[in-house]
Amino acid sequence: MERGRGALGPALALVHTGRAPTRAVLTAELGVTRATAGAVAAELEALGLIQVDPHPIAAAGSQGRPSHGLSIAPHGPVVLAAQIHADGFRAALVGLGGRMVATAPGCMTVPADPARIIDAVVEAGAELLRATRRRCLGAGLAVPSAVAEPDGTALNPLHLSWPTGAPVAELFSEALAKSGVLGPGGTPVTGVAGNDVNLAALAEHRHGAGRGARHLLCVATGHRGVGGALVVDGRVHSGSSGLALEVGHLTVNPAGMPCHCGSRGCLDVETDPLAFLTAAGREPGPAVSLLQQSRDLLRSEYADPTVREAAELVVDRLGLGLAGLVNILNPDRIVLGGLHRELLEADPERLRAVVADRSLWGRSGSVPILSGTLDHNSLIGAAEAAWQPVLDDPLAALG
Amino acid sequence: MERGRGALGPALALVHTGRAPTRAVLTAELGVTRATAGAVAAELEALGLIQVDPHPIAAAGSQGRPSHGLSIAPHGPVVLAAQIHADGFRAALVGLGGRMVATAPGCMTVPADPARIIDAVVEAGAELLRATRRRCLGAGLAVPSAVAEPDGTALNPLHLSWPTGAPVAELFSEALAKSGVLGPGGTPVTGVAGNDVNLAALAEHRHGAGRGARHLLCVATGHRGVGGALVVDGRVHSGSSGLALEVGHLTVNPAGMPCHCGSRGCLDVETDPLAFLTAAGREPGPAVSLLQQSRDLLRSEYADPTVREAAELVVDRLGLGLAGLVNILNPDRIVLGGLHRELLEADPERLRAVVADRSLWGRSGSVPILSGTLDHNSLIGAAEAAWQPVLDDPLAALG
DNA sequence: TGACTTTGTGCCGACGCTAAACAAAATACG
DNA sequence: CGTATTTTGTTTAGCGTCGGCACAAAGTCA
Repeated sequence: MERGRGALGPALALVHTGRAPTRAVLTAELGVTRATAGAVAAELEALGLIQVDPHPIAAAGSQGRPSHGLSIAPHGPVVLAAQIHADGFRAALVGLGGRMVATAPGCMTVPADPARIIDAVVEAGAELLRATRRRCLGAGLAVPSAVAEPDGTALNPLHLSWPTGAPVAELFSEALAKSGVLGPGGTPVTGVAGNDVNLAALAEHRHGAGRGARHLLCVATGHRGVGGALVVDGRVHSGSSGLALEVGHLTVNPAGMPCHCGSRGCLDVETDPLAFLTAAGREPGPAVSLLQQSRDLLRSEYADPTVREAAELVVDRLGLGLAGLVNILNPDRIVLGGLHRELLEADPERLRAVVADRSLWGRSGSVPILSGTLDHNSLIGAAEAAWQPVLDDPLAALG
Repeated sequence: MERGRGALGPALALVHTGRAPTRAVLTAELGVTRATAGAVAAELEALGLIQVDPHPIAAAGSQGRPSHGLSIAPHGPVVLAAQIHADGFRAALVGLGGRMVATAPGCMTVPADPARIIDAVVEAGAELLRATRRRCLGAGLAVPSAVAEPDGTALNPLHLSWPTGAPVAELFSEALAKSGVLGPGGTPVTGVAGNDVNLAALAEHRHGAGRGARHLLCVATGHRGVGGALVVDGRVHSGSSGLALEVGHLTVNPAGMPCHCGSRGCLDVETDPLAFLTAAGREPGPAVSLLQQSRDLLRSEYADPTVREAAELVVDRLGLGLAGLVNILNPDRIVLGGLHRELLEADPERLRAVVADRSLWGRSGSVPILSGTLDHNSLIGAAEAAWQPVLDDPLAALG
């Protein structure tokens, strides 16, 4: 009777990621008949998730009846996305398609009690929901720490001075309930928490520089240490318990600086912002974040040989680490974030050459290395994680 | 009308891996009704793949009507499995359930022309097929080299003195056609080729020490160099082009021996049989393989402090490498093969302690490290790869 | 022996899709 | 400018697959 139930999720995912601009394309991408695709589109429209343009699209040069355009419903439901980082937090409402509907930055020295800042960020999000009167279907939180699955505890929130094992997912859900963020069934929205780089990778894969990659490797450094993430066939590869891609302790300089892990010359201590500032002979100041200081130095004083050589040193070390990861993971694309992105942009060829030279199969087919293209990609990624149940089964998620 | 078509593949996989000993268990595992499970079992029996015991199984202690046992059809179809290694080759016929039906070892110095040995190994397999008159549904070949996907070329057949890029999958299929190995449609069987450690990992996951693991990491060393493989949710994680898990060039000894990759102290040159023999002060002889020499030394002279210390040195280096892999891949089980397996069995606690100590989350939950349990696991793995189309869709593969 | 528990089977209906015919909306071409 | 062509959307019929249910079968327990 009701047609197009099984394909509902895949169809929404296609529109969500912009791979189904029209119903005709949707039909082809789903591999179903026009009848089914039409029913699917109608159902998604009835659910208030997408919009089928009433007037057909002016087809460019092709003959035949033009197809109706598909787009995300402009006033459809949203998810609450949140990010906690070294300098504070940010809350936002994000619709399908990765579009930020409303945002509220919150500057705040992160307290040692994770519950306090999570309460604050959720309250900021709840305020946005009250102001915009949007329906909320989920919530996602990005934290700068490994997050163990399936319990959702933060294992190494080093620069947040949180206790190890803080139950961030649970705290997030409790805060959502306390703030009265209700989902479709009238029940409180449950929140998911994830590592910020994992979520950034997910966002870049869906809406950014990682679109279309089958095995996307992301590496980024923001404040201290280096984070990695792998997205395989559209899903974050988080290992058996969420702790995969802890790439910071690959050896990239055997004679290098000692690391708290017990080894020397780890990627963490050789390529993060502090390492760059130190290599350039600069004393890090307390005013702005280490990333900002590094970025400023790189952009304004790259002509200075000391700065340039420091950058090249860090690029060489990063290249070694990336080559090691390429050997183990064999990605078909690499996207860099944070300071690593800046370093790539300062001298793209050097990094690509090092990676190609030091990866085993680099010569037979080198891996494209790109910059992340999304602003707030961890935040968008948190939204993606929150959308996931809806993308998997829209009917079940909407009630 | 015909019930249980969609579940045919999953059901066969359950019987194949021994997870569905009875129809009742099959019903539960598939999550379908008894009616559907019954139809599925009947269909698989009609296809000649499995056997439904006519008389029910004596249920141990439980009441209720006893269920009928399910088992692999004893005279059902087979696949042709082949393995090429440093000392020669081996061909076999393997039925479902990983049971070797017939085998033919072939000792032969591996010629520089891959076509010649592939022809020989296929001819040995074809002879087995003629002798046993079994129906052949596929063919798989394990080679000690990375195999690029999807074209099936061998990229680093170092100790085979083959040219880089040898099209082994193509040569294999051509040899099968030439030898008259015909599949169900009367057309020649097409062969799949894979890296031996990847295939061994697959075999261990389905029938050996890796059963039940969701993220299984296998590391093994046979002759020269070290191979790795990751099986995620029952599938080999081979990266975007089949070249993943090239683990041999992780740095495990910064001051170590130079490696052809340009670095020093790689896992390859620090933990393979040659490294062990060298560390023990033994000159490798030409008579038997390096693995055999190492194994003999380890088993017969472990009381000798020189040998013991060499073993401990290699174990420590291996532990560092495994810890690095644990940090990146977060497996829930590790299975070792070749000399690494022997080293684990010589002193299990030492290796486990090193890995737990040097992996970031080792203390919160250490990864079980086990020995491979299958004889000829690469060969069985080659069979698994050959069975895959049948396991995915029995009707299509047999029709 | 009879109650109970668990497994296997036959029948019906619901669900979700394909197929096919038809209608609609554009371009191409004489 | 009208007709053919192409491509898209819709309607209807039908079919394949599975769940639900009732009943039968085969054992254990008291």
